[in-house]
Amino acid sequence: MSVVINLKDVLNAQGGLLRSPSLAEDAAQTLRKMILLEKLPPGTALPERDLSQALGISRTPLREAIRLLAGEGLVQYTAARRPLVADPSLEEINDCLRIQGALEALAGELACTQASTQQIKDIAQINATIIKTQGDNTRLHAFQADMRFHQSIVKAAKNPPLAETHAKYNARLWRVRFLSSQRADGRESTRREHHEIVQALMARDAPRTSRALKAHLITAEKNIALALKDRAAITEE
Amino acid sequence: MSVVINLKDVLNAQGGLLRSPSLAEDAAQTLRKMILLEKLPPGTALPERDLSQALGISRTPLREAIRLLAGEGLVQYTAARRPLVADPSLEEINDCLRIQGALEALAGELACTQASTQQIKDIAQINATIIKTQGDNTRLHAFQADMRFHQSIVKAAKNPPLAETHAKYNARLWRVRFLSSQRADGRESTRREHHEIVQALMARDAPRTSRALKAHLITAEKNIALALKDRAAITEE
DNA sequence: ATTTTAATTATGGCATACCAAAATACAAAT
DNA sequence: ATTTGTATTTTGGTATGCCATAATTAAAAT
Repeated sequence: MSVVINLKDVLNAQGGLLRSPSLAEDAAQTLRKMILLEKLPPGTALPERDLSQALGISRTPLREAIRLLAGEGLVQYTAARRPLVADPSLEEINDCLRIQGALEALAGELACTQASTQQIKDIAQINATIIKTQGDNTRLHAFQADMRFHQSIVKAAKNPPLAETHAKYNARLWRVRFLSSQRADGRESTRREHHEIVQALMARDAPRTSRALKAHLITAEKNIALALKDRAAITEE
Repeated sequence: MSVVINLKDVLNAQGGLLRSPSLAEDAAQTLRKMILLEKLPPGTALPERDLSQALGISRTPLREAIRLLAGEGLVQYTAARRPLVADPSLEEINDCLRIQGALEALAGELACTQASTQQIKDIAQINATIIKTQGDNTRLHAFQADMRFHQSIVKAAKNPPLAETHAKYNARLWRVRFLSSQRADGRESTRREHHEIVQALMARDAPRTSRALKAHLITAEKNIALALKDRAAITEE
């Protein structure tokens, strides 16, 4: 038997970590970032030819990328099937936040029975990091830490489809959540609510964890509404 | 002004009801049915060339159809990116059922405040139909009525993204739910639980509705586990 | 000047061809 | 007979071209 086993196969078997992404996936990631950072503002048309040329690929993978984003709710189609950057109303955002709340509440419940003690420690650790970086001027880091906090709870629930759906709504809400995270107001209530979530998890108290996460999402809803109002005022000037 | 206004535009504006589906969407629907009716059993390979030829279309739209089904969880990819009919484990099915439970519980809560009285009447009506057709030998009808029952509750919540996500999990679970609906056992508990759901909705009691729907999904989980065990026994013979 | 209508252009849907990588079949060696 | 190495075939990824329809512009009619 050959000692030099097939390295590529071994690595591929380990969850496809090195499987080089397709052009479509690359393009999707690029467009996702551009949409979320508002390089492509809501309502922008996404013509296949122009975009594919701009990204240096052909229409086929670009088209596939757009379909991916449409599946995530980041792209919508007009009646004439022309793709646009999605422009969700406040109402639609709130609809999504309620769903996200229900998903996270479920995740919290499941985590109470499914999570390893290490995972719960990790969650607490991430939250500690958030508090520490509170004062930093780089709000992006704090925001990303917040995302990690929620994701780690979902991960601890050990329910892959749940993690997947949660990730989709996260992508869909990323832009407005980032926007609202810029505001200084909600910061104190966020800190308090995160603390309660961690406490509930450490106690492995499922109903309490569920309640805490739901409450946290309702707060997020309020903050987002305020942030969007602020922003509208600024834009009007 | 011309009296003969553009008919097509008018109809398209009304929610695109007549927008002829693309070949990809047609193919997706065809494949969905074949998967759910087990014409394409779990684990079946879905090579693009063969399938596109069989459906009389080119690879491009067929490929798109497969991506659509992958987004719904009906198709998975191997490490080498070869698409297969998804073959969910009992564990994964239960994961999905828990999510569906959380989604329906949320829908029930929202319906308590959002639904019109007419909508609640309709829900009760659909349930009445289910009870009436209880004795029919055509179990497919009863099953479809059950689907409509749950869908009408979600619709009454008036949260489009919720309806969309719920529909996806429905598609994903259709096969096993159909399987379990063939069993005579759970029928009585289903009847009782549906009644409780309707009562809770009519009382517009959100927590009660939520509880009732969650309980209903847990029952479904049990029944599906039994149905799959039965089936495994039959297949082995 | 406004509205209609016709011509032009832009765009998404689809088919097809080619390529690289993976799977398979096959031959040779032990 | 089993394994190893090689050729062949299969398959998904990508680029490209054509087509029908929608959007836009230009021209014409009122």
